[in-house]
Amino acid sequence: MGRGKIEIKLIQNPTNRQVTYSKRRNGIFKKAHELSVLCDAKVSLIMFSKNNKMHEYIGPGLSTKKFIDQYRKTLGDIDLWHSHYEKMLENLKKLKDTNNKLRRQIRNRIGEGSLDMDDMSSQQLRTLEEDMVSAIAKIRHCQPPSRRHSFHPHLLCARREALSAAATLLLITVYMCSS
Amino acid sequence: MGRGKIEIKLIQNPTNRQVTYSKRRNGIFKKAHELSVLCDAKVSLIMFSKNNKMHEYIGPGLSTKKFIDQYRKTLGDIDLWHSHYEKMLENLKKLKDTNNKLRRQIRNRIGEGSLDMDDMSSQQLRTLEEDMVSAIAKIRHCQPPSRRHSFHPHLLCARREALSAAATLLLITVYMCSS
DNA sequence: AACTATTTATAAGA
DNA sequence: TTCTTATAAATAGTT
Repeated sequence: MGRGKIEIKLIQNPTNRQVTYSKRRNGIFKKAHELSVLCDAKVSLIMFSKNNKMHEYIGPGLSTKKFIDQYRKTLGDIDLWHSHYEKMLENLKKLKDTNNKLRRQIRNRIGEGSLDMDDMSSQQLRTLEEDMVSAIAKIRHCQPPSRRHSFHPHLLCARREALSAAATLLLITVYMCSS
Repeated sequence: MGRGKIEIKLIQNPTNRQVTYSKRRNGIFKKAHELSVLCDAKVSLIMFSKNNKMHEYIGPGLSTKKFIDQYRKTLGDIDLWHSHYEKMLENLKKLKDTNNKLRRQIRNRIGEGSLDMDDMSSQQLRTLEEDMVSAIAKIRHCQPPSRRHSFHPHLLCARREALSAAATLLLITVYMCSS
């Protein structure tokens, strides 16, 4: 729409691109606002320009936090923090067992200042660490195919793994600190 | 734009509203896509209709996770996960001390199956728990004023507190499990 | 930043 | 919903 038709592809001329970005940004913000008013929809629009300047529109009476919360709920029907907590509890049970083993060792080697992990614990630790590293790698490389108007289940998985990884990392540290 | 001009205010007729929502949603998604291609901008557009159906557009090669990460960075210049991890490490140091105390107790009461926390530890635990509860309350009631095209520093604080609270919660649990 | 010839989006009707 | 079309709105190129 304008003096001439344009192809939808990267505008090479930087000045031109900046001008178009500015004009269209205003246009889309206006559209977002109109939509939120006309239809009482919750709208969140965040953009970063090529030089990483951020601009956002958030519908009236909303905040990005609310958005992210609702997004999570809609996406996975799961309260992610709760799920995180559940996992932590589960892992902590394992930790408790480990601690009990440690205590047994303490009793057996009473009087010693420090203790070494036995081979089995060491192996478990290594497995945990591998799980963590691979989970983090997955998160880093998670690039779900771009789809319009659709959900991204990959994202949920990645987050679950991130939280799991963090919990695991914590456990490893606890384990190391307590040995 | 259409057969007649319309005022930008809530469309009362539900059918009409739904039709307009559907049409304009497609329009704005198209605009978002064009902008992201023409100007190589990173665009995230998430909306919820009046009946809480979600629709989103995410620019090519992006994910909402990346968006949230970049959003956080722009907002607070902080990698929240890293900050979380730092806090965990700090708290774990305290946990280690606590564990050492426990070990001393174990040595002192060798042969017993279980141990009680002494009064001081119990008080520390209660303080931790209070901190957590108040942090969670803050998060729940955090409603920053709605501003268009602007940042929400409140959000960052709330998240920081959420993570801190989670870490604390974990420590409390660890403590309880290990006692 | 303005201007305006065109293209694009869409309101109303079918 | 989907299509059609008259009209409003957005904007590309120009000044």
